[in-house]
Amino acid sequence: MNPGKSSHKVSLAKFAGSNLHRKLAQSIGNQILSGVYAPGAILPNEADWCRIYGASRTTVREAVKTLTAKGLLKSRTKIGSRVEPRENWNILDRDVLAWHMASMNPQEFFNSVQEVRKILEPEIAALAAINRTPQQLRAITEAFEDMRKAKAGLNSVAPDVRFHLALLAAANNVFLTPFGIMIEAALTNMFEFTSTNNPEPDMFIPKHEGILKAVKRGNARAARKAALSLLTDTDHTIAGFPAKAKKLKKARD
Amino acid sequence: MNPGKSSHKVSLAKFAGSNLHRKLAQSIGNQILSGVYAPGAILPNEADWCRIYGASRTTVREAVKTLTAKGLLKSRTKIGSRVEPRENWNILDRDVLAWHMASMNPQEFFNSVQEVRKILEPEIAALAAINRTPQQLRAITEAFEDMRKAKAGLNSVAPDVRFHLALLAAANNVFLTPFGIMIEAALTNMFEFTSTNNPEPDMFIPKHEGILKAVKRGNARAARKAALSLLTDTDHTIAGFPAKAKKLKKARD
DNA sequence: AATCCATATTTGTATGATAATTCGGCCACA
DNA sequence: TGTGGCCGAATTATCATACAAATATGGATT
Repeated sequence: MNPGKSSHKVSLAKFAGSNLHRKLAQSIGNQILSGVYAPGAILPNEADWCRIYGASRTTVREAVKTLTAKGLLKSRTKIGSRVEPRENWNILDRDVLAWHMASMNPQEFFNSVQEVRKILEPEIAALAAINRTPQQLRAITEAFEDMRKAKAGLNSVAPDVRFHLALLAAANNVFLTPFGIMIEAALTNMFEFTSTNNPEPDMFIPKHEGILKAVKRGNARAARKAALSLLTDTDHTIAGFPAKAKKLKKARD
Repeated sequence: MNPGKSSHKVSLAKFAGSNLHRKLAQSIGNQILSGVYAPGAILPNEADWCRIYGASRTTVREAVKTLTAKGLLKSRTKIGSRVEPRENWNILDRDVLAWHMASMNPQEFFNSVQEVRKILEPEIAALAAINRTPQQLRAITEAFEDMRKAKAGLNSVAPDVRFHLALLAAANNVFLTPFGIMIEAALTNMFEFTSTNNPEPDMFIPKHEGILKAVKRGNARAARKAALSLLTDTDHTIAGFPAKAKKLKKARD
């Protein structure tokens, strides 16, 4: 613990289970995403962070480098570190997305996600129908089978995620893959109420099967339609949402 | 320069003009994106990098943290740093995209980009028509005016980029903003031949104007159609491409 | 053959020192 | 009065060294 002077130390208990520099990055990242430090603001300097967290400068700098690499910060000599404008944030980075979700209204989150999903997933399904390799088709099929075995319930979330990610991979376009993280986050967190709140749980499996079949026989149009249909169902599920929203809101640092 | 033993030092001249740790990150990043180190491969350890680049461990570690934050690496004690699977790479990160382009076939790059643009940009235009604020509309308009003033030619690239980015911002969906980087890269690099190779340069301005007008009067359907039309033009422009492709291919490390 | 343990390797963290950059004010000069 | 350059201070950038922590690996033990 390098620089002198005392200061309020901040608890990092919330981010336990990883390296110290990673905990710092998480803590600072959360603060940026939650608006404690707005775009354009100058952050405390390295010595300050050392005091705040009781960590060495080496560690602090590694945390700052991590955030810089994610587009949240930019450091300049004699100035310090300044928060970058939102357009530069790598929101589809796994960490950044998690920090974002922790301080965002879940309703807004799902609205934004569904908006994008309805744009992309039908086209992803269409591309998958055309571009899929046999191996990729097998991955999609296996995920679907696992989903069917699990029926509805907590166990069906993982295969569901795998299904959508396998579909995404089968589209075979690098610039679409970053969305996997968003889809994963959405499906995982959505479960809390889809399971209890789904007005038509019986349609869950058949709708997925519709996509699978279309992709299998290479029918892009049908795949697109099936994917959109599933998403429309999801929209309806989310409709009865606000009551449970609060539970998803995680604490900040 | 910390650890002992001599080794082949690597030139970083190519990445001049920035911090040392940034140069290292660029050099290593390029090597990963170009396949020198494939997913799953173990990289040289920190001491090795120190010897290779003649830098201190502190600096090497900051470079590694940068790459880790972009999803290219993961470090574990006693193991070293392993290249992550491609799905985890933040391809829409500005740096990662640049490294990717440096080692990718430009033809493939434009194909992939256009595929995604044709999915997203029409919907972005449609959303912008609905969600734009007056301020955002002004930004789009100003970019368009600058584009018109510049006519075709090198000077029209910057306003063209601004136009598309302003449109993107006006869609008002956080999860779409990461594509700004891709659009920017595509438009910027595409210019080398659109200017000389555009079969219908006269349509360039009117097509953009079509989008602007539709967005201005809040007509989502028209905006979607206009955006798609522009992209179809771009496709045709790219068609006469391969002859000049080589020029875009940048050297690797 | 299976289990446990010591050891070596590699990353993780701390400390202190020096270099490089550059903002902002001061001063000389026109 | 303005303008340009110089200087000092604040902050990040880099280096060197030391020790801590984690863990894969092989060898000892049962």
